[in-house]
Amino acid sequence: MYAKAKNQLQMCKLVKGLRNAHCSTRDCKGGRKQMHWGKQTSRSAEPGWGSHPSPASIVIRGILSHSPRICLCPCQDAPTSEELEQFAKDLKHKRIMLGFTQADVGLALGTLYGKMFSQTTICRFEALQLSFKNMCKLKPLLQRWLNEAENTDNMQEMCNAEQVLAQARKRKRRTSIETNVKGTLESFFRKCVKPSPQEISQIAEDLNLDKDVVRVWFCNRRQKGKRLLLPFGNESEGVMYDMNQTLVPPGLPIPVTSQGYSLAPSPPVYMPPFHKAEMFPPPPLQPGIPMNNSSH
DNA sequence: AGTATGCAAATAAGG
DNA sequence: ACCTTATTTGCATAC
Repeated sequence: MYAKAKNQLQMCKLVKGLRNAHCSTRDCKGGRKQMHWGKQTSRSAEPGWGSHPSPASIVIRGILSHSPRICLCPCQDAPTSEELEQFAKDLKHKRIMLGFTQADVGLALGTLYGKMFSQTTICRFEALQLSFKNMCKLKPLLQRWLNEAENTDNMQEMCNAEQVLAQARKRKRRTSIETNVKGTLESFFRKCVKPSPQEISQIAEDLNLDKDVVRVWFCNRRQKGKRLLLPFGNESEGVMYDMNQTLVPPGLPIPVTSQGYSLAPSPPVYMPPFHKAEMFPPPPLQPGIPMNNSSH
């Protein structure tokens, strides 16, 4: 419900911290309209781009309408943001003209490159909602698709050969962990944010999940914990979250209740709303939906 | 029925 | 082999 507002907030913070990377190339008579995505927000200034995608970079584009251009170093063959914008526009236009959907394109990339993408990714590309770096990476692929699509008759096939494409999937299918299973993981997390490999194995077994899925879940959960803790400033003293141990509000002997509920005055970490039943020990739970069977 | 978006799973890269 | 941080990518679902 507050998602939007939260994002806005993040954006504001991000924008505040943006560094304008002025380009000295002739190409940059800074002037034109929009900016580039990739702006730095913290570390990892990317070679050449000085761009560092962040969740926020996604929106930057709509915010920094006044910012100077960040140019890609002329010595590189990377596209400028204007070129990307134009290409994205062309892609969308031509795609529609040719009668293909975003999903079609994603699938076709699988046949063309052995690496397919979801409708979501294509959608974001067209909407310039990917990091600058990511846009640059995908552009050549889409460029090629476009060429093929415009000059080929069998593109239809390329877009439909799902079977073949299944093998074009390099990235592991995203596991969809059921809500109640997530609740159980959360309760484990409250007790211990960094379980040992053995414990992870145990949890995985209990929940009938892949060990790696559980391991990654904990990694991401810790990351989320930190992320949500910072925004509200470290100024917000009080309850601290000990990422190395368990939830331990300083001085407070009430980390969690028997059910795993935190009794801390204000949640130090983001804790999604729980619904009683979810808080109890790992009963026979369904594993995460194995939306992965289609490995064919 | 195609597209847009929130949240988070998966991955990359450097310890 | 696994962690952290940053980032990419997609499922689920709203539009």
